Amino acid sequence: MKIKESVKQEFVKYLEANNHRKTPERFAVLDQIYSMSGHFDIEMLHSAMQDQFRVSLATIYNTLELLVDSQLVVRHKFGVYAQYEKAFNNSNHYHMICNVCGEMQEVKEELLFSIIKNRKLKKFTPSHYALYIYGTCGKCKTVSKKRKK
Amino acid sequence: MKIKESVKQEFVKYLEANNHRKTPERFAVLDQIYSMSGHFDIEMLHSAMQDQFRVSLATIYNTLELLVDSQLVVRHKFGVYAQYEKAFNNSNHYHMICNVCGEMQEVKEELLFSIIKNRKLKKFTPSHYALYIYGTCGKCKTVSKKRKK
DNA sequence: GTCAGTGCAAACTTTTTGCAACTAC
DNA sequence: GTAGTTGCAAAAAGTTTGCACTGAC
Repeated sequence: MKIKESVKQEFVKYLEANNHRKTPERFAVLDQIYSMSGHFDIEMLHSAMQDQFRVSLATIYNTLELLVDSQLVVRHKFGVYAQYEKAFNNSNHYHMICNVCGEMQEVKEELLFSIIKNRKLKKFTPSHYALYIYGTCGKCKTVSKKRKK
Repeated sequence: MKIKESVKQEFVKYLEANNHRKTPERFAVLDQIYSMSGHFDIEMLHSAMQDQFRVSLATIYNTLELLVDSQLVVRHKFGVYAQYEKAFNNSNHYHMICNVCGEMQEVKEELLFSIIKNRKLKKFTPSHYALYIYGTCGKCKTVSKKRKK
């Protein structure tokens, strides 16, 4: 897999630039993340790693911090706990979040983000963008209609 | 103050529509929120209310839930805890959040949100939008330059 | 009078931290 | 060898919950 290799390279670059050690745990976490699809949270990542390369929760938190800092992973905060997603080779999209059931859908979107990117933000160097649209999803709308009847 | 009255009216409408009681605590929370400027968190709100009308944390959480549901208040999740802001008569803006110091700046923006609003989102009824731009703010850039020297 | 709402504290959940053991360099 | 990392468990921080009391309707 080309992407995994590129990401690992990027991570090595980041670790070296910041005088962090290249521990097997860190690469195992990165590898696991880029083996999964879509969003994930710490709990998912931790339990997914139980079989192959067991890593403690503390280390996962630590590694995720580095990955977010190195811009290989993006952190979201929708509900009670943090959610993450791959940042490398992951096309721009926004998130629609249902106020009722909390479900989240990704929607591809290039135009909007290119507009945003061309904005001049004085003194601020952007690293990534997140657009959330809150509302009611189709399923929950149907349910509430039925309830009101 | 006109706005406070309008908001209260809206809240009454919402409470009645949903068979909730119109308790003094709820109006005190709403009033406090619309007396403050900018973003706030539960802790700030709670301590700001200590003097005039003391309300328990549990009630503040409860009331905020109702206010978010009634779309009079918007909930954000930047860092460890939830942040809130007024939603009524609060013009569209995005948020620039510094990855280093965590500071948040509001930037007014009408065009972008009008583009988003005109999007057709099949089966999804939007209630509000949040655009976050993560990056490094001017202050932190300066600091890190100095450090690297 | 009734039951939704409140205050309080305890419980819960997610994340952070302290510390001894370990290991990348 | 030595400091940065890890794992574990304890602690912290934010939020939710259980329960008795109160007050809006």
